[in-house]
Amino acid sequence: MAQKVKLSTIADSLGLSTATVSLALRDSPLVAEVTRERIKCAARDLGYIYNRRAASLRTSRSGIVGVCVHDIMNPFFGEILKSVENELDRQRQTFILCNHHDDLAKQRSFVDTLLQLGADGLILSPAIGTPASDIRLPEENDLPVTLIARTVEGSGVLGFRGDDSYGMGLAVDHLVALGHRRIAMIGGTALTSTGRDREAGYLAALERAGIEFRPEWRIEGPRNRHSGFDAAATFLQIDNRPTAAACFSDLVALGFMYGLSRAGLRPGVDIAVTGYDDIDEAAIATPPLCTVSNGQSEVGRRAAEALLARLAGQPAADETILITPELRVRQSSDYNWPD
Amino acid sequence: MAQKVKLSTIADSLGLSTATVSLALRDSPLVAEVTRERIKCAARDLGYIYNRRAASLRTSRSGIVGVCVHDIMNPFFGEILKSVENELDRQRQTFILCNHHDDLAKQRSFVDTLLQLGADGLILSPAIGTPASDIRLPEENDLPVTLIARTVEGSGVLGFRGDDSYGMGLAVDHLVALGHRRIAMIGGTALTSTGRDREAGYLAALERAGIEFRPEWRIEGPRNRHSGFDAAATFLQIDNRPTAAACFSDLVALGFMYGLSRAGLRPGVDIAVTGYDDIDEAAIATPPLCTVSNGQSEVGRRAAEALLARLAGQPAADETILITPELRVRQSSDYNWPD
DNA sequence: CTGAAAGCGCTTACAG
DNA sequence: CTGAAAGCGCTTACAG
Repeated sequence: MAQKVKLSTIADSLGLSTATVSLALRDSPLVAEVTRERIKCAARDLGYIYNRRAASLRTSRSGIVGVCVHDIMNPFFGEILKSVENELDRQRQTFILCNHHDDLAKQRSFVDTLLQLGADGLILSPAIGTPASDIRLPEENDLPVTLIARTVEGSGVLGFRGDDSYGMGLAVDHLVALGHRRIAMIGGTALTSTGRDREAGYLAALERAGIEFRPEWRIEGPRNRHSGFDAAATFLQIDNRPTAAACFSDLVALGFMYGLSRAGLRPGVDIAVTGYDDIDEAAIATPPLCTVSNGQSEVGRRAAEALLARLAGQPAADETILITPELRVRQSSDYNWPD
Repeated sequence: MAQKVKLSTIADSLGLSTATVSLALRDSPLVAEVTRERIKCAARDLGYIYNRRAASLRTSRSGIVGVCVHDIMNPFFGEILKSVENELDRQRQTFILCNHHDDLAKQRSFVDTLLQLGADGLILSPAIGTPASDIRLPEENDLPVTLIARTVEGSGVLGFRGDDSYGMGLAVDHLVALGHRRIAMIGGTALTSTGRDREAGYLAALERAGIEFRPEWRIEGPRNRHSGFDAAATFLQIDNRPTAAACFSDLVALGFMYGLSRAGLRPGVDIAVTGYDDIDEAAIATPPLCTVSNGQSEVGRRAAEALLARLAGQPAADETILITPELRVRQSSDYNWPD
């Protein structure tokens, strides 16, 4: 590799100063049109590579936004990430991604890295057990935070998520309307706001329907496809088995349906099943999955917008914005009532 | 937020020089034990945040490794990423992730960003159509590249991937052994090494079995769950319909099986199906998916190891390492032969 | 419209 | 074992 090309290399080659070159490359109107063109040509010819570390050290703006969620492979986050990426791209911000897998230490080390890199902002779905102080730390060090999907009490920052309690209510109301009186809820944990709110929505819907909740109907824990699969075995052993299962997420529901099939039962025929999120796969699954659309692309877009607005100088807000979910009725909630 | 704490803040507070503080924080034996401890305490108390941009500008080492693949949500990459992450974590390297979605412009802009940030290395699954020069550019600018999953002719860098031709042969041989003589191949594209090699493996297996290939058996294109689903409709219209389908990937196979079910056929009973990758979901699917394990965690681990070795000064190698895949027989390849 | 000079916060020879 | 000083490659007032 040749000697490294820097601003001064270009400046020297044209007999200009680095100041002029720097301004020209960033399209400053202070530099004469002709000069600007000559400079840009030279930069291209010399294979100049802009050194962002140097620039960022000087300006204390890095153009980096961190995004940290528990599982980037979950299609639910996929959609959020896609819309976050769209917004950030538009503002020429680089986004760097982290998977914390609900591991607090991992989340902390990522936040540390962002601080060390002088990142401009953080979009975070906080790991289970995140204390408010873990969110105030970056805020106090000039790293603005926007929460998505989950929120943290007392964090004092803006958050965007679906109205989980209302959404779960939609699913359970639907099952009740179809005639079900014994309805289980599969998956989720009280350790996250999502889990708590969806469970609250489930319990409230039972109460609205005048159904008395039975503890064995609530199978806590599963949050991915595999544990949804395992939960089917547990479900099938419930005394006076429920005729319907409202699942914490589509992934859990899809795994749960695999589990039912494995046990020789037909989801949507022998057991009614609902999911949550309306991921792409829901519509093509066997049977098509009845679910609740969670507005994930709106969550992603608005979180990114809000963060960019703060970078542009808007003051911080301490508020949680709830996106209203919608029921998507599909065959998995059908059920053959015994005559 | 208070005034920013930097090395000199600590130095001043203790009446030392920044040189000593810098050395102490990085555990240099040059600094006396006692002094080191005093410095570390002070750093903690003052809430010091290490400025990596400044350090990196000085040392021209950033501690950043870029990882860029076409689809981070594909579970196949999930496993690769997990093992890459493990290796890099161990060396305290930060990894930043990019989804190029097979968009060359996007891939280029990510490589640019890495160059600007002074990244130490890049692990890349090259986008469709990546010219060798796009890989030599970073190499020539001190950004070593290691390829995964796909390779590029003439790129001159180290690559790790499964032996796709051999692996697809395993699947098709298995179908042949079960008695199938009309076998389709669903998905993949000749635009990637993976697609070309798996197709070659399919064709070679047919030839080994003395089966004459018919063009209508080859449904090119699908590379995700949704297009696998759509391909089922196409498949079902093939004249003298095949009794088995070897799919390009597990995602394609799982979508394809959904598509068969939607059309009222039973995958694994009416049509034998195989996948490729052996993702987690394969074992719990309905029916369990017969597939080829692709050694993805080995690919990820070895690619990361190789990159780290280069960062440690080892010379570049121009070689493609093939990991040997293994067949995983499961029920989706069963088939009810008409008596 | 262009240039000379200072400074962002580190690390690294070098000196003592 | 510790300190003074230069320099990484930019950008930004300031001067002309």
